[in-house]
Amino acid sequence: MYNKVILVGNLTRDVELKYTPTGTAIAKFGLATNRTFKDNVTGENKQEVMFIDITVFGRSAEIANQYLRKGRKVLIEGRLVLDQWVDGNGQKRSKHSIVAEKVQFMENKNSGDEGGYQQSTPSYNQPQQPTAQPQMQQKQNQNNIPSIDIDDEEIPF
Amino acid sequence: MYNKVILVGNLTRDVELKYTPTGTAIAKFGLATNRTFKDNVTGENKQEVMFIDITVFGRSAEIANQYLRKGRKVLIEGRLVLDQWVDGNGQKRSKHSIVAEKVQFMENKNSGDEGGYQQSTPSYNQPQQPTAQPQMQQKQNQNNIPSIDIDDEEIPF
Amino acid sequence: MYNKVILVGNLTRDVELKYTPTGTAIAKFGLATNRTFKDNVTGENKQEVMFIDITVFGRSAEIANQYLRKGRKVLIEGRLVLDQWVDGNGQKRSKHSIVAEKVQFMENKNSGDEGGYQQSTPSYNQPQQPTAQPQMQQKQNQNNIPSIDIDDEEIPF
Amino acid sequence: MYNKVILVGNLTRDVELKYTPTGTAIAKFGLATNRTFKDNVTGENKQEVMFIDITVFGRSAEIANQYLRKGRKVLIEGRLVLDQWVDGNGQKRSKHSIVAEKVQFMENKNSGDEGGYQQSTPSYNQPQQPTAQPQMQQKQNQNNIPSIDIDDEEIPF
DNA sequence: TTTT
DNA sequence: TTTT
Repeated sequence: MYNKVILVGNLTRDVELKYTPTGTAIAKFGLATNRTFKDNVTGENKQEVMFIDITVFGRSAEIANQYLRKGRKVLIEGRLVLDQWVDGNGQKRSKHSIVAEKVQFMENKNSGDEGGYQQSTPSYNQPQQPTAQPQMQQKQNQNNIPSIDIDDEEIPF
Repeated sequence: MYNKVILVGNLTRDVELKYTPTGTAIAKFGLATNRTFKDNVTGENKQEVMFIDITVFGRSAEIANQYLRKGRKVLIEGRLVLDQWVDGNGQKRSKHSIVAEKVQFMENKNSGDEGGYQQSTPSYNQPQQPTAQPQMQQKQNQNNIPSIDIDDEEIPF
Repeated sequence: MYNKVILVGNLTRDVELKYTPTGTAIAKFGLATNRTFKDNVTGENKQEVMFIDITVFGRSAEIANQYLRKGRKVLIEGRLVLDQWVDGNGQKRSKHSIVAEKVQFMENKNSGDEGGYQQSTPSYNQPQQPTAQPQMQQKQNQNNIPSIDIDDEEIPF
Repeated sequence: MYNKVILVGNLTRDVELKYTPTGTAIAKFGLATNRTFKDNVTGENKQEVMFIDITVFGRSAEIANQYLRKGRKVLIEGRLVLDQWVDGNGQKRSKHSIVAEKVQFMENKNSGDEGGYQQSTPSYNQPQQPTAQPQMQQKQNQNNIPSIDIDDEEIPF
C-alpha cells in the first residue's frame, strides 16, 4: 500500500528538536501550503491555505533544526499518518500529520530576516550509485540546496 | 506551491453521492491505507493504519459512485486540504482530507462480495495526445481498469 | 497503471510552439535536473545531470511559451512516454520524454537575463472546488506563481 | 532539485543480478507501463506502452531478484537518470532509465505461470518511527506484500 | 465512524 | 529487446 505526500510550503514556526530516551532526534515544525485559484463564479483570485504538522527523525531532524526557520520554503516528501488518542475527557481524538522522509530547502535568497543563513553548505543528498555508462559531468552546482534524506537505520524502534 | 498526495488503500465505506445546488456531483468516501513494518526492538511485524476522507467532484464523482464499494482497493491522486470551522461550542475545529483529482481502480478480482462488479467497462482515461513519432499500438487491454480524471471545467464554482 | 513524473529543473532552451492541423498548441522545451551527492569513496561533492524533453499541449502550451525562457526554473508534473520510430537507415529508434500535465513556475527572482519577466500575472491554477466547511482565507498571494493545468478536453485527438 | 518517478507496470523480463567489485548488488529489469485512452477522433479505446529499464541497488536488488519475475506487476518509485556514452563509431549516445529507491510488489494472485510464488514472505518495509500519540494497532496483515526500501548506506561509492 |  |  502506497502512501506518498509531496508538498512545497513555508514553515509556520521554528523547528522544535527533541530526543527520544534512546537518543533518536525528532524535529517538528508546521508547514503552510497555499493554493491560488480563480473563483469560477466571481472570477476573483482566491487563496486557500493548508496547514499541517511535519515530523522528521534521525540525523535529518538535526539538519532541519540547524537550517530551517519559520518562513523558509521547503519541499517535503513523506507519508501521511493519523495519530489517534483519547483526550482528557475520554473523547477519541485524531489528527493527520506527515512523517517526512525528505526535506529539501528551496532557495529563498535574502528573503528572510535571519541574515547569515548559509545555503552553500555540505550536501546531505543521497549517496550516489554507479552508472553503467560514463557520465560527462557538467559545471559545478552554483546554488547548492542541501537535501535531507532519511537513513532509517538510525531509528532504533 | 505544490501539494500532491498519492495513496493506495481500501474504501472504508460506500461512496456517498450528493449534488450542489448548481448540479455538480460530489462523492465522498473513506480510505484506509496500511503500512507494515518490522518493530526494531521486538522484531515483530506491525501494522499502522491511516484513515482519511476523500472527496471527488464532477463526473468522476458519479463514476466513483457507480464502481466503488466499501472494501475496494483504489489508487488516489489529489491534494491535501484542511477544512476549518467553528463547532457548536464556539471551538475552532479543523480536519484534513483529500480532494482527489484521479481515482484509479486497482484490480481486486473476486475479492469482494458484490459479485456483479464489472471491471471491463468503458475507459474513463485521459484523452490521448498526439505523439511526434509513430507509435505501434499493441493488442487491446484485457483487464480494463477504469481510471477517473477530473475535468475541472465542469465544476462551476 | 500509474505513470507519474515530478521534476524540478531548469529549461535548457526556449520554448518552441507549434500548432497541429486541428489547431492544438504544442510546446516543447528541454529540462535539466541536477542531483548533488557526496562520492562515498572520494568524499567529494559531485553532480549528475539528467536532461529530458518536455511536451505540453493546449492552452498551457501557449502559457508556457509566453512565460518560460531558457534558464527558468520550473516544476513539471506529467507522465513518461516512449516515442518509437524507424530512422532513415531502417534502424529502430526510441526516446523517452515527458508529457507535462502541470507546469509550475518556481520563483527565480532577478536570476535571468530577461529582465522584464512579470511574475505577478493572472493565475492559471486549477479552478477551485467547494469546501464543505467555511475556510478563513488568508492574506493575498504576494508572489503569484502561475501554474498551468491541462484541460484535456481541448485536445481533439 | 526534485526528481521523482512513480510507475506501476509489468516486468518485461526476469531480473538480472550482478555485483560490483566492491560487493554491491545491482538488479536490472525492464518495465512496461500501459496507458489506455479513448481516441478523441475515432472514439476507439487505444493503448500506448512505455518501456523503461529499472536499476535497483543493494539488498533490495537481491530481494527483487528473489521475488520478481517477468510479467509480475510492481510499483516503482525512484528517479530518472540519463546515461550518456560514446558508441563504437564515436557517436554520442544517451538513454533514460530509472534508479528505483522503492519496489513494491502488487498482488497478482494466480495470474502468473510460476505457481509457487510466495507472497506472504517476511516484510521488507521501512523500519517504523515513533509516533507521538498511542496508535491502537490492528490485526495482522493478511496478504503481506513485501516492499523494498533502499538503505543507501550499503552503497559504497 | 473505519478497510485488507 | 519487450509486459498485462
